Amino acid sequence: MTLPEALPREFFLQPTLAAARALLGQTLVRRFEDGDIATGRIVETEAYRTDDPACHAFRGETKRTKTMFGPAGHAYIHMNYGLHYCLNAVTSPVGCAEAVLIRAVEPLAGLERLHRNYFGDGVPPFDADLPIDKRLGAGPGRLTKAFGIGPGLEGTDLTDVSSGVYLAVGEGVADAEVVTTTRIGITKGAELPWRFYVAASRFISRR
DNA sequence: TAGACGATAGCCT
DNA sequence: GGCTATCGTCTAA
Repeated sequence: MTLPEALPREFFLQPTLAAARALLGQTLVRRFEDGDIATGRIVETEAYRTDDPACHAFRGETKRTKTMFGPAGHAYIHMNYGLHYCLNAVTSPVGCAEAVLIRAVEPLAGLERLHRNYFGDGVPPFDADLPIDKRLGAGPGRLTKAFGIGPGLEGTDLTDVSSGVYLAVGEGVADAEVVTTTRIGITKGAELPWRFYVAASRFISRR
């Protein structure tokens, strides 16, 4: 399979809210160590800005948030609730810490590999004839599990097709299909309408 | 160095 | 709809 073209660095230098909106309809590409490829269409994102109390970097740079203060277009991956990893794309220049959280994707390619990552070799067995299981992409902790994204990929350059994970040019999404709403699962800044999703997608974590 | 808590998901009722 | 597992990081002492 030919690898899709990566998004350019400038994409991640647009204002964070614009980048969160623009990431809908783009493609998440995962290249596994053994050469397997899996891709997904991004259908849900959230913006986190440095002036935002819900942003991990709100209180300044720490060991955890170091990559958010680094160059745009890199992956900020963190664990929360001691159980799940979340994938973010850094969207601000060096010294400024903003990012877009990828909350949901629609699996496009590498379905069997995603299924195995998520469920192991157990149940339910993979069946290419069934509709794609929503758990492979609908939720920030789920997509990282299915795509095998963990702390080992922290800081990865998402604009480089040779990276283990990167973001590629997709078909985009028309404005009429996009819903803008408040963010999920946070207590601070929860009223800010900084979550975007594709209305028609099955793979939305919450409506 | 201890204590609190969080950008969730899965299982139970 | 409610409950809770589980751990890295931050914060205060």
